[in-house]
Amino acid sequence: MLDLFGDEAPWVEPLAEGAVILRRRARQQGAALLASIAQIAAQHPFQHLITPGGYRMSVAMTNCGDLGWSSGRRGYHYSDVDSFNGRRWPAMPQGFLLLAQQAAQEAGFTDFQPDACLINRYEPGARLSLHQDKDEKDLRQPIVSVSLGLPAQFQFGGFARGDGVQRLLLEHGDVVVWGGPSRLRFHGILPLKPGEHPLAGPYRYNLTFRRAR
DNA sequence: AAGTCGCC
DNA sequence: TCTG
Repeated sequence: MLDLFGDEAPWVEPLAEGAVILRRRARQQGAALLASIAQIAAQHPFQHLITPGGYRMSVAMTNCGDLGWSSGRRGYHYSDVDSFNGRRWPAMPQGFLLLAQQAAQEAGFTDFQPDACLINRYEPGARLSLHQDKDEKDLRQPIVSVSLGLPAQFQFGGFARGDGVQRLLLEHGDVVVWGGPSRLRFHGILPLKPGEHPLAGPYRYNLTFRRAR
């Protein structure tokens, strides 16, 4: 939809049972969210983690909240410290927490209590291949994913890697929530197309809120 | 506003 | 441990 003014009201798009896109839901908070990301990254720099297979991830990551997601040769895990500097992750900003809880509520998930916020930074060409979020202890809690900056193609699939996927363009301020019967659906991001965003420059950022423990 | 497959 |  043409949006010359950037002030259209959010709208809701169902994705699957237990999954929804809240279009532009976080748009008016975009600048504040990006400012918080910059503050966090000043102390906990974005890093390109290594997968268990030994590959450098094209997406750069940092975290806030009690627990942070990480990857290394030995596998994936949540940790309360940043391996870069051995210090605890910064607290989740209140604006992050409120947004995540409100978005979850609007998607039908009450009492979402995220303790982990993974912050992903995509540069042109960066991707996240199809995967499941399944390292969390309580799979009754949903995933809340906030898109900022450059647009990207999101893949939302089924329960096996080879199942068909929906492709959805996620733009600045879009919030995807999935849980319940959709909690273990495969999802990913196709290689980011180069561009320039007025607030985020040449990047796409994603906040992924989870209850990890 | 790229889709799909096979390889390790 | 294929979120490459």
